Amino acid sequence: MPRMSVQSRVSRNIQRIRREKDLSQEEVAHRTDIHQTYLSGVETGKRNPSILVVERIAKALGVDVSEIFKPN
Amino acid sequence: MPRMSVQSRVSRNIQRIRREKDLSQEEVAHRTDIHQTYLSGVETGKRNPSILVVERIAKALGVDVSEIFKPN
DNA sequence: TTGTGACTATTAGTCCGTT
DNA sequence: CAACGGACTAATAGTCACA
Repeated sequence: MPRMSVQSRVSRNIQRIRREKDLSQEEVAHRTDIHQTYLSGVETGKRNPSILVVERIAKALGVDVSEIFKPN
Repeated sequence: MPRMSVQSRVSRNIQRIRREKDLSQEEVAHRTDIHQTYLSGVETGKRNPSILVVERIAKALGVDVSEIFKPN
C-alpha cells in the first residue's frame, strides 16, 4: 500500500485502534473533548486535523502518537 | 525522554532531518511552497500545523511522515 | 540563514439537527 | 452508534517587514 495520503492513513489507524479498544466515537469525544461529529470527519478522512488534536486522540486511545501515523 | 509534547517532537525531528540533509529552511520552503517564516515557526514549536502541512514537509525532506512523529 | 510580531484569509473545530 | 449538512466561531495557514 504505497504512498497513501496522510489523511487516509490517520483515519484508518484511528478507527482501527478505537475499535480494537471497543470504544465508541462518543466515548473518545468525551475523553478528548472533541465533538463526535468532528471525530467522525477525521475517521472518514474528510478533515485535516492539527497535530495537537491528533495527540489528544492518541492519548484517549492509549497509544503513542507515532502509532497514528504508521503506514498500513 | 518520555511524554514529550507532539509539537516539540515534530519540531525536533524536522530540524534534525533537515540538517542531516543539509537543507536550509528556504530550500524546504521552496520545495513545499510554505514560507520560510512559517517553517521557522514549526521548527521552534510555536505553530500547530495540520497533518497535511506535516506531510508536505516530510515529502520535501524525503522521509515518510511517520519519521516526523517518532519519539526522540 | 533563521526567528519574531503582527496581520488577513482560510480552514479547523463546534453545535444543531437529521439520516 | 456513526455519518452528513449547514451555520457558526476559534484557530491555523500563509504573508510581510524586519531583527
